[in-house]
Amino acid sequence: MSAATEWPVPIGVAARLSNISAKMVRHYESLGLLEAVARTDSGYRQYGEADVRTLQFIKRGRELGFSMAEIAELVGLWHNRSRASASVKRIAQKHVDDLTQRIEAMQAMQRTLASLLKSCHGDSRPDCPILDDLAGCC
Amino acid sequence: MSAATEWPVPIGVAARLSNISAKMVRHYESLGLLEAVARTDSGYRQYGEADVRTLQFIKRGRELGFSMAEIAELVGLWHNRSRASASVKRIAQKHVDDLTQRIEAMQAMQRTLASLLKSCHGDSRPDCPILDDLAGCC
DNA sequence: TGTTGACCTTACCATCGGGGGAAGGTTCAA
DNA sequence: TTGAACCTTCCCCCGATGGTAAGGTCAACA
Repeated sequence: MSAATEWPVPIGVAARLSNISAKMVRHYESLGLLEAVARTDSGYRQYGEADVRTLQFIKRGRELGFSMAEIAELVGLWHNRSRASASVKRIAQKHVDDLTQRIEAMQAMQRTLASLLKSCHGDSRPDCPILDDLAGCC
Repeated sequence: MSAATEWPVPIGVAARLSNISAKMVRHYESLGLLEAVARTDSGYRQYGEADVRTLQFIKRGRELGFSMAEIAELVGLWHNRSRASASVKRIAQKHVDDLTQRIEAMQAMQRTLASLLKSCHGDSRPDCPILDDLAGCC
């Protein structure tokens, strides 16, 4: 947010400042992730600095892989001064556990595929241990 | 496939034999992943041994994380006796590369989150480095 | 023979995190 | 005044799967 920005800004500017598409900014609003902002007489949305900061918060949450539901909770906690950091930590810990599980599942696939790749000639002949594995061969 | 199975079988049996839901069996057919099978006079699908083996092939492909499009290619190669194992290997290698990228992205999230988790008290106080990071603080 | 329950059929809607585009209104500068 | 760039809402698409509804079929049992 440069010093020269004049507030409030329309959705396109808010989108650029948060590096989120205008499309998704509207979508986040429809999900209740972001409060509905003020409108001009002609119906254009008007974003203040705090709104853009919330969008940046959401963006960072997505970059860390949190789901929309988790981000909704996190935004709520962020805006709540009497929050307990334990609540935040619990959400983050669950997400890390989830990531761990998914990473392990993908690594298991990778290990299997890597060993199949090693034993596949990869030439013009049809015999292929990768297909044999998929066929459950046998 | 036990010795006692009488062929052809209706979709529910084919589904159980391949550990795929009947729903998805129909879906795979609609995607062209599986040839449309014969029908009884009343319209019930009838699956032969080869069809069930193809379903099992698809199932194994999904377990290894291949996309539907990749599995469609693999099924085609599997059924094509004049295939080159290089074609199979290329698909599998691309999938492994893809897995590697996704795993690395998730591990990066995990590292960041792990360090934030370490520095978060996780008690009743509101200060929280996790929220500080999300807020871009600052 | 009739009923019952398990099975099959198609068809439509939901998920999740977006993207694409149409049809139309607004704003601003040349 | 006109044209470009912007904004609005609305609906459809992706991938892989689940759910549910409304209706037809089949087999076994009374």
